Amino acid sequence: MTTPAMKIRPTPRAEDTRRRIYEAALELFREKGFEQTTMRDTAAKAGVALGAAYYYFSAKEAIVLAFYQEMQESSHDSILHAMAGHKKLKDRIRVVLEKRLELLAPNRKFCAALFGHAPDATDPLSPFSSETRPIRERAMEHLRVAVEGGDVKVPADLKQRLPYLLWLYQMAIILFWLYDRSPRQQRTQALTEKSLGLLVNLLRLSGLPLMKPLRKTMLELVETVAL
Amino acid sequence: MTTPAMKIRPTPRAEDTRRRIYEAALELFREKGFEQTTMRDTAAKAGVALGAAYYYFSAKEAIVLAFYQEMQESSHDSILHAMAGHKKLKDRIRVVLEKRLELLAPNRKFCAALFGHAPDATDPLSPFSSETRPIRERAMEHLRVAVEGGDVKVPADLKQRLPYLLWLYQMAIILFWLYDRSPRQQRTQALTEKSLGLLVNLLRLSGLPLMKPLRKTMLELVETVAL
DNA sequence: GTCTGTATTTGAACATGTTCAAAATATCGC
DNA sequence: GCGATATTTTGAACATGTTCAAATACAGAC
Repeated sequence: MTTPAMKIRPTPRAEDTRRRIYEAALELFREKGFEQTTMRDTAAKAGVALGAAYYYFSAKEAIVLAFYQEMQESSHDSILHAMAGHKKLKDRIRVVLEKRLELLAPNRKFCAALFGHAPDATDPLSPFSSETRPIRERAMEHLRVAVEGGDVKVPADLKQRLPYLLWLYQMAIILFWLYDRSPRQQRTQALTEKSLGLLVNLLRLSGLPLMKPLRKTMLELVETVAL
Repeated sequence: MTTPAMKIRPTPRAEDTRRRIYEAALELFREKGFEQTTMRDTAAKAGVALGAAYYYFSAKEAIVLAFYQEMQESSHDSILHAMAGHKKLKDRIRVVLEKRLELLAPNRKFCAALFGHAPDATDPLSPFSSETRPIRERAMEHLRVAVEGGDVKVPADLKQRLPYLLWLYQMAIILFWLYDRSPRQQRTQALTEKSLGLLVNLLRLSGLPLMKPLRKTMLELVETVAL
């Protein structure tokens, strides 16, 4: 019997097959887009039967999720490293956003597929689901570090929730970017620059004693939604 | 030849068939949910062939859209009327939200189907598409009136964009509500109450001369996104 | 090497949204 | 009423995501 931890040994051969399917799929997604690529295409290109694709991926979208996950993992160090060179909070957050988008960029067109399931936290593929929690926490960690080493003093109560809030902010930017059809996604750049300025200014203001009641209300609001 | 305006005469009989399909669908959606209801079910219940359903509705989701549209139309007067009794901006906006949710309530479960297409403004079913513009403008009109007759003085530059911003706010609340599994959607109620308070306070503050630069930045941000 | 159970692979079958050409029906000018 | 044209209706065909029972390959015990 397998332990509750499950998935003890994926055979090397199995791992290889999975990889082949995964890479065939990504290539096709890039070429023809997510919707245009059928699971049969993918299986054929990978040289396996249709069923095999489903043995390794619970659904078509799960392949995209795997990509997103891998991308996230591989970016971890490079993001932390890139951030190290900056002191200003604005720059630090910008670095996180830029790196993320840069890595997503070659596959921009099809990542949108994931957002279809987004609002339903029950769906395993939702960014809010418990299944995707590890990915989410990784991303939040980046943002926590960004604030930690930045030049803006944030009140303790807000600081605690800030990674989550910034993660939401990041998701919003990514969502906008995915559907941004302006050349070279210039609108996203503009949006990022402007919103970052606003964001950092608000964080600065949030420290003023005058702002305490407003901050409290806002945090209560977050608790109501986030719980 | 038909004029460019198209769709000159839907025969009474045709209108009847459409209605039968529409109503069969809604009933099934309510009973079994959107995903569980097949177009074949709907056609069967309406006593027509499968193809007929597609003659009248371009897609399964289009039926939901039709419902949303009808709901919106029928609510127009009742919303304006209900608002007339209130002077405080907070109450006026609350009335709009409450009425909307109240009307949506019997069909809460399946309205979520519409939000799958939401982010892609190209998709005719997206709330941001040009096809859904009339619905959107109706909703914005309610919110414009709400502000117009309220007790909060809003600077002109902000006022102009406010209906759109409030519409976004309304959409967010609806989205949250659709997926709110708490008993009687209490969390939505809490969210509405808290966020409304915050919102109105922010609008009050927005008038202070001190806030002008912040307001400007925020509005620029909106322009960047909304264009 | 053979046996046994597990992991992997297969491909047919299924469900369902959607399309479409053909059939049926209604409408209109005469 | 008749023929022509436009509208409505039909149901079969299609495409594709997904499931699943059966077949196959494999690893380890003996």
